[in-house]
Amino acid sequence: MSVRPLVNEWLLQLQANGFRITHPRRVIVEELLTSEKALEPVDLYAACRRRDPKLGLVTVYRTLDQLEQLDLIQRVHQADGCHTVMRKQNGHEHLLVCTSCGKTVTFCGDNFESLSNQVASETGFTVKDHMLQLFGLCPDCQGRKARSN
Amino acid sequence: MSVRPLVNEWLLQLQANGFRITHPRRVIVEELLTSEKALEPVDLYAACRRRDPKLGLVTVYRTLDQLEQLDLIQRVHQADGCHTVMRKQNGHEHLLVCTSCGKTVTFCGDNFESLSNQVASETGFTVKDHMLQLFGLCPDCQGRKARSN
DNA sequence: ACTGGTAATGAAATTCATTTTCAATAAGGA
DNA sequence: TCCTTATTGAAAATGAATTTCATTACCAGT
Repeated sequence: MSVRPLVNEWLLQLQANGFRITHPRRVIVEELLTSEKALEPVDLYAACRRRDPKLGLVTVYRTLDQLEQLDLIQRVHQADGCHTVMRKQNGHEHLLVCTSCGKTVTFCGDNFESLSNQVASETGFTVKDHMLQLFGLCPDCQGRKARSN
Repeated sequence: MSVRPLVNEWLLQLQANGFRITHPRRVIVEELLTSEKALEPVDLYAACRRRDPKLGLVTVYRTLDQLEQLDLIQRVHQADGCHTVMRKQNGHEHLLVCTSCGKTVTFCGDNFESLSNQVASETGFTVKDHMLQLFGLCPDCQGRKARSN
């Protein structure tokens, strides 16, 4: 399945928010939508540069800011930090990240109501939001690991 | 309740792992164990400096590394990054962070077995670990907010 | 207690990610 | 097509974190 329509959708959304549709932005959005793993800004920059060697790292940072404002991408947190970003799918889904190759898939754990309520009444806090990520090995990396043993 | 015994416990644990018990380390550990909120290295540095003006920021970073190795502290993730650390309590507890004042309490959501299993069978991943944090308003900040309206 | 070997320290220098500045460029409405 | 203005990339600046290194101070062995 092509990501083409989704790319246009994102660009139109940028436009609807007062930003212009530019070539660098198109390239960045395409790379973001194509990637199966969360990318560091500099990785994204490298990927974009393969298609447009003039594209600058600063533009990557700026475009990421804009896309984050529009809630189209999200930071991916890992044990050692959270310097990678990935496209956000539909609404509030959570990420499952392969700790070996970085491949990322989503799942929707939407049964947090009861947990939230329980914690709220125990602590007196009002719970507004949550962050959940799972870590593990993707099927490919399980195989790779088994073979190397 | 005093944190004194816990401070000593941590220092002994450092010693048991080949590190020496030093004054800067004691100060840093005491500040970490006393704080109700997750701290940035530079905040911790400021707090320690009030008690020992000669203590260096580098030592803070180094000591944090060591404590993280020993699994005594954890990074606290927020919407905008994860540059703060906090003491880890007993085993695998999760954090509830006040987005207004930063106060942090723990809760134990230990019913992730079923979620893990479900996601694992849906995705083919092996799930090894998870990260969960809740965000909200602590009782004090709820009050403050209500009063200001 | 004393001493010697060595880990730990703080200051300064360095690295690296991110942000700011600014002149040149290009999007897109008139 | 022209004109305004957002956008761009290069370079400079910032700021967090790390490395280097001479000095300090733990602490094991006496």
